[in-house]
Amino acid sequence: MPELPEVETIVRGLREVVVGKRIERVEVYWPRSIAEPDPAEFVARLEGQRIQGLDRRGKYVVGRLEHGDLLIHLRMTGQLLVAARGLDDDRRYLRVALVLDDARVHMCDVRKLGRLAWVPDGEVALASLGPEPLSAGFTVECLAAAAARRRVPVKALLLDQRVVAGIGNIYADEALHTAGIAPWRAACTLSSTELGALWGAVRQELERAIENRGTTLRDYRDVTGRAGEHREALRVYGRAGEPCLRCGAQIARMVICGRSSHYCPACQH
DNA sequence: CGGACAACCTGGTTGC
DNA sequence: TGCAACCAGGTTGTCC
Repeated sequence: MPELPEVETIVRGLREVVVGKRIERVEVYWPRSIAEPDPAEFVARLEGQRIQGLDRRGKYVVGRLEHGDLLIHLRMTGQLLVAARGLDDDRRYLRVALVLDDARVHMCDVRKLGRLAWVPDGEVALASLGPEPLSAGFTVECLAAAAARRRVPVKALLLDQRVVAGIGNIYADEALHTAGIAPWRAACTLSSTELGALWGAVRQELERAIENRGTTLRDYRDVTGRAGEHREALRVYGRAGEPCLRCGAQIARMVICGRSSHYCPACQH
């Protein structure tokens, strides 16, 4: 569920709680939440290590450890919640707990799709990810290069984490609406003007969503359990049948590359 | 390479 | 009310 703005909000909240702290103990309640290495080795790799930094890369949370990196991907319903020691919150969906010197970090996940991993080098493990959309590494030129000769729908291009990292279904739809581009358009048919508009729209949408601390449709929460406020700022996602805020036409919904896609039939071409 | 689809999971919503 | 079908923000792997 969490896309770039949600993960960014989580990392900002978690950073002040965990950086400089030592992982005293790791509790694994759902072993399949551990992607690699096997759960026992994962626990052994983490216990006793100090967390030296916390970053986001695409939709991944990256914990910089003294030896290796901790990677967390929350997929659809994963949450990272900070619980004070001894506090007994709802632990029905608790999958993995990191017990720090003075706090507990809970990875809770209804659908059990989220994953944690310990890797020797996070940069290497995430090398296939494309540039960060809000960094200088993401340029119109690299978007154009990715679009060239590709007949896939432009929406599929935005969702391809190798092209640009961190965009999911919500912000792909929002950016395409802002740019006035229909989601089914073959990527290679976009003009340089359209590519420029899309590039700008992607960055603008993500920045706005970060300012609003992410979008909560149902499950997303920040590390304190608080919902994001960006839902009411969405222009197309989840608004099928409602009027387009730009032209008044009815927002439509169709399936593109297996994902529900929301768009305005009148002002997206 | 691209596209379709299943798998991984549970729970909320919808329709009969 | 009961129950089955369907749907969901993501990623990965398989098959054609």
